[in-house]
Amino acid sequence: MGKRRARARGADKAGEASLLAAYDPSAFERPSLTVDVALISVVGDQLGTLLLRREAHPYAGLAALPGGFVAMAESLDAAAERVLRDKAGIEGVFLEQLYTFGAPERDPRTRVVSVAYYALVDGRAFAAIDTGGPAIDARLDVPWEGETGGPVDAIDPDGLPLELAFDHADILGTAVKRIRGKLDYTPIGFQLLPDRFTLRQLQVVHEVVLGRPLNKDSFRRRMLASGQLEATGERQAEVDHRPAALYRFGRRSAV
Amino acid sequence: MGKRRARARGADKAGEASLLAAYDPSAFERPSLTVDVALISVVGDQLGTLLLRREAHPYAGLAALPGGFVAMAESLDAAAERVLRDKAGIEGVFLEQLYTFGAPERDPRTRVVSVAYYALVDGRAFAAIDTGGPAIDARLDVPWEGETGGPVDAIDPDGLPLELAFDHADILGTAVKRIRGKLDYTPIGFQLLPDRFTLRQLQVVHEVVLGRPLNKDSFRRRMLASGQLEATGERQAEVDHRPAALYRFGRRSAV
DNA sequence: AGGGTTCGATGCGCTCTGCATCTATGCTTT
DNA sequence: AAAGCATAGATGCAGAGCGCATCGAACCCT
Repeated sequence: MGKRRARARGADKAGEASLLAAYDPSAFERPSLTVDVALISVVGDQLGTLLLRREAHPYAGLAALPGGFVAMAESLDAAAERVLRDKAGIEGVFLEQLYTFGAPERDPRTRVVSVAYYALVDGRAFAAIDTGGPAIDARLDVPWEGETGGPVDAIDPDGLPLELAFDHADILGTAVKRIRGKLDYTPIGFQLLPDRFTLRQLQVVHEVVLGRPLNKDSFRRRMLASGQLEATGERQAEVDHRPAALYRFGRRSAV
Repeated sequence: MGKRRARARGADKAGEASLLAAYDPSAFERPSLTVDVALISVVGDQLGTLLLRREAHPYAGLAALPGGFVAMAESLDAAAERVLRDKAGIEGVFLEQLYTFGAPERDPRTRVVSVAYYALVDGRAFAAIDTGGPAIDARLDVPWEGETGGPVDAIDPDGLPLELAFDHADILGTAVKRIRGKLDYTPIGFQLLPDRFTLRQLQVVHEVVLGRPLNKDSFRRRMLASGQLEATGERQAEVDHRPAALYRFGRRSAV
């Protein structure tokens, strides 16, 4: 099957090579390349995300993920970091490539391929983001269970649904699906909490991300047995019940 | 933190929007966009992959993944399918986006961002690929355990090491890591086998992918309990021992 | 006919999870 | 000051899944 096929197309390959050798930036039309960042947080018992109100067409007035063009001498990771810094004022948080969205008609103006990233911040840092400008402190509603996947709904602080520009509802959905999948076997949950936290707070984070309640005892056992938690010796203060022990994320992996 | 930052950068955003509104394809330098496909198979007790001997510079003479430029009106998935069809003569196989590689210096000629895909084919279809032209029927040696990650080594049919062009050793390593991770909770293993197969063959595929031996009995129990296997009623023929039952991958998910 | 090899089933002990119970410790109320 | 209340945190137990060992079954070869 396919015999001689590669040989028959050999001309294509040589053609590509020579074309690149005589490289001319304006010789070929090529897609625009952007990065979009899905900034995810856990606020109370809901997922939070940062959206920007679009001022220009297309999709003027709709909500969109922070994004921007990739510069010629800039790595994709660096572009995502820059977008997060310039448009959300956030630095030094967990940031990882998610998926690349490249449907030909995803941007009505021209061909735009977007490398999507997702970032994780704890609730306090998320609440500190300035929402005076175009930034919207949104909540996410995930209309599917488990790791089914699909677009998610965004809701503004008043509980009203937000319409999302481009395929950004799909990007956010992909981010939620990815985080759900990685939660069990990577230390991703700690990124959504401050330095010190209680086991209960860690459980709430897991429950919000997964969208389902977890058994308290087995969750405690599993986390303590994982060797990722470091007891600080401190306890909660100013709570109207027995204070819980505060833990820290211990980088030492289980040996 | 970051207060007024988004507002202060508002000019950037408006600038981008107006630039795009007055879109001119040659106005801005932008990266080239390609797809590269890591075609993975299980051949005997090793991982197999398809590489092409490069004829042109850079890296002339070295081995590289099949790849090509993304056309303006073509989705990323379609580009990967086209590359697989034109350069390997393969169609209709499992194909999924892997990761996007965009380090500024990954191609010495100019900025090239590559959306990597991985494809899975069964051993028979892999062996049927024509290797008369630039195609090399290579084996993979994974120098790390579990899902540590990192580049992998390619070996030619004579057992000699192959030097890989660009960052293609990293792409192949990322593919192996991804497949290892997905093997346990997705029906990915069946893509590496023909329509009918024995439980033993399925186990060998899992062992080769994971790079470690598996317990025979618990593997059998787990697979049979998963509800993904459909007994064909047929048995192996022409083997010098008790023939094993042949199964088929049953799409009906466990209810 | 007998040996060799692999298939495929069964039984046992260990671990992990879910569920229930019980005690501990802070704040608040009477 | 004593009692009440809410949550933290430990312990016990049943069921499921996994690793390991044993044993019979079925085919080919000599």
